[in-house]
Amino acid sequence: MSRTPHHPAREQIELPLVLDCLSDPIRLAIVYQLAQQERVSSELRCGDFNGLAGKSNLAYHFAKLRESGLMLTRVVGTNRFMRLRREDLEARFPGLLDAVLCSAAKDADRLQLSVECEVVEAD
Amino acid sequence: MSRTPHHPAREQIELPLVLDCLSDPIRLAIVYQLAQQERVSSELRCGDFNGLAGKSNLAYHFAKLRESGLMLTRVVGTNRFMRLRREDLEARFPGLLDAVLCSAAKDADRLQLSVECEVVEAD
DNA sequence: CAATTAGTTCAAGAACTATTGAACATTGTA
DNA sequence: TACAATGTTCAATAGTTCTTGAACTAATTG
Repeated sequence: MSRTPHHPAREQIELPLVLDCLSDPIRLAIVYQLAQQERVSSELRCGDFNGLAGKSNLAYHFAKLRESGLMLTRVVGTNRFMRLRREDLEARFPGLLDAVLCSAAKDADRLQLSVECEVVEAD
Repeated sequence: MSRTPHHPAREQIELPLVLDCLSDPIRLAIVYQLAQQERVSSELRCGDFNGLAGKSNLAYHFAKLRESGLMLTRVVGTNRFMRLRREDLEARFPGLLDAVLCSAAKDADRLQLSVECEVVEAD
């Protein structure tokens, strides 16, 4: 297992790949949860998403999110900490991430997304 | 063949479906071309997209775009005129369509999109 | 060192997507 | 009425995506 998984450079982030990533309900839920976590300035571990799907299925979706350039994975011990690549996304696709997140928030019920007050607090 | 194809109501337009539609390069090119055509206040016919794919393949993508709520098809004689459902999309997902279109415009080369001056003029 | 924890990778299967060409339907026109 | 033009629908196929469980790796803990 390589220590740090591969991430594309900013300029390698492709619009179709990003949109495809966001079009999957599980991945959209992951991104949405990461976005809420941003507000308390902290990252989330893989395990924080166990409610969304099984472990190996989550690992599959994490890989897609990493490879599309949507999120960054930082390895610390046996944990992987993840956060959105907001600056890179904003530079490549201005306004896109926020438009998707706001649209998702409007449909939180329909999309079965965690509501705002369920943000995981930082340690 | 039914006279007017089915279109979802505004409130039935789903975010994941819309994003999935936009994540396909051919469909993104169609939407992009429709958006450029908006600027001269006119619609496009199916045949105007013949450069993007074969006829039956295009019909497949047109159906997806219609069923996702991204575009509207109007039948006139043997022709089908199409346009973006901009108002409905703006109401459901504010800023999303423009963010995608601007992002696509930035990557027009990479995405092999027609450039702005190739807008088809209205009759 | 053995056991535990955290997460990935692999293989297999089910389901879905895109693409193609042939057949079809509908309208307009000679 | 025949013929051409515009698109759709159907069937087949190739390829992709999602999901699952089992096996695995790597770091931590007793």
